[in-house]
Amino acid sequence: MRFWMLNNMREKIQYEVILTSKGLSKTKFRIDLLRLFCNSKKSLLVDDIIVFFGNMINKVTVYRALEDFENKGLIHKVPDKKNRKRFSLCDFDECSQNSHIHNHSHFICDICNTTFCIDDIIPPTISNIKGYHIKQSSLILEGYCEECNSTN
Amino acid sequence: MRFWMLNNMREKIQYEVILTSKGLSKTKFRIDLLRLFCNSKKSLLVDDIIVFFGNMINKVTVYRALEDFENKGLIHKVPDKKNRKRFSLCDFDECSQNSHIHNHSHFICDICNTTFCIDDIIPPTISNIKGYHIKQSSLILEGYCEECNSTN
DNA sequence: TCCAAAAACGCAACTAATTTGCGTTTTAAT
DNA sequence: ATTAAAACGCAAATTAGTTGCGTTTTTGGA
Repeated sequence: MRFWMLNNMREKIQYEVILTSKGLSKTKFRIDLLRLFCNSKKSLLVDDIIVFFGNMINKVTVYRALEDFENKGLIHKVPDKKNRKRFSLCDFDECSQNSHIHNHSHFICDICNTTFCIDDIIPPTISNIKGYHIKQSSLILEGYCEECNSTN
Repeated sequence: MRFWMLNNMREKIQYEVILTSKGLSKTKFRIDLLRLFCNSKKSLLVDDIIVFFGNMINKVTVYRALEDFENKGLIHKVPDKKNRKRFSLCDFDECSQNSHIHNHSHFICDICNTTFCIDDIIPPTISNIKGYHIKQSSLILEGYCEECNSTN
């Protein structure tokens, strides 16, 4: 279950509890950042976040918060068309400090360049081949997202 | 069939013919760059190329040659651990100007960070789901490559 | 509630990677 | 041989991300 589902279900979300449970400080910015992630089904670029908070927050603070969130298993890096840093929320239970397990695929839209997590599609498990030791596989899909598909 | 296979088969390769057939000029540097790609089974970083050619060539020239090679369907971008530009040769017949078709997977080594093309593994075709229009899928494998596997 | 330690923050400066502008040289095509 | 197009080199600019350090906020125990 993803964090944003809690939100969708109109449960009273305790962002602060989540931060504490992951060992992260409850500063105003970090609470707002977590809320932003929870309210967005799209992955977020560093720049999306900087734009959202405007001059309220320094970009260095954004980079450091994202680094901490990622290290503590709250968010994960997703592929980006232009190789920039881009993140989505992790699954609620599956990730923790130093342990990221992602059993979903990523979809990149050719039009808006956004990356989405696709929970329904599980990447195939590939057995080891010709001397390579394969530890993990990930599937990246490309095309037109729901929004761009319908407005074009 | 990949270009480097021609090489392996000890056929007399006409790099110049290949460049011409793709609509690229046959300058000394571009011939040498194509030869470098043909002789390498690993993908190449911009920096690998800059180091290889030393002070013989300007980095801007490298970036521009790679851009042209990619646009003309001679090489393709492969994923890189640190989000840097990294390229491999395309399949001989399948790619051309504005049309890249890649039916192989990519393997990233956790130790040496190199990316390899894995011809044997074809990414699954995913049917369209929930409003998304999926045009392409790519599979990224991670683990230890042959070389790192055997020396550790 | 008070206090010290740890974590987060802001600012400025820095680094790495890539891009742009422009004048010069090389290549292609006739 | 001529000329247009493409490639090249250099310098400067841009973009994305990082580092150092002094200040502020948060945390956790007395």
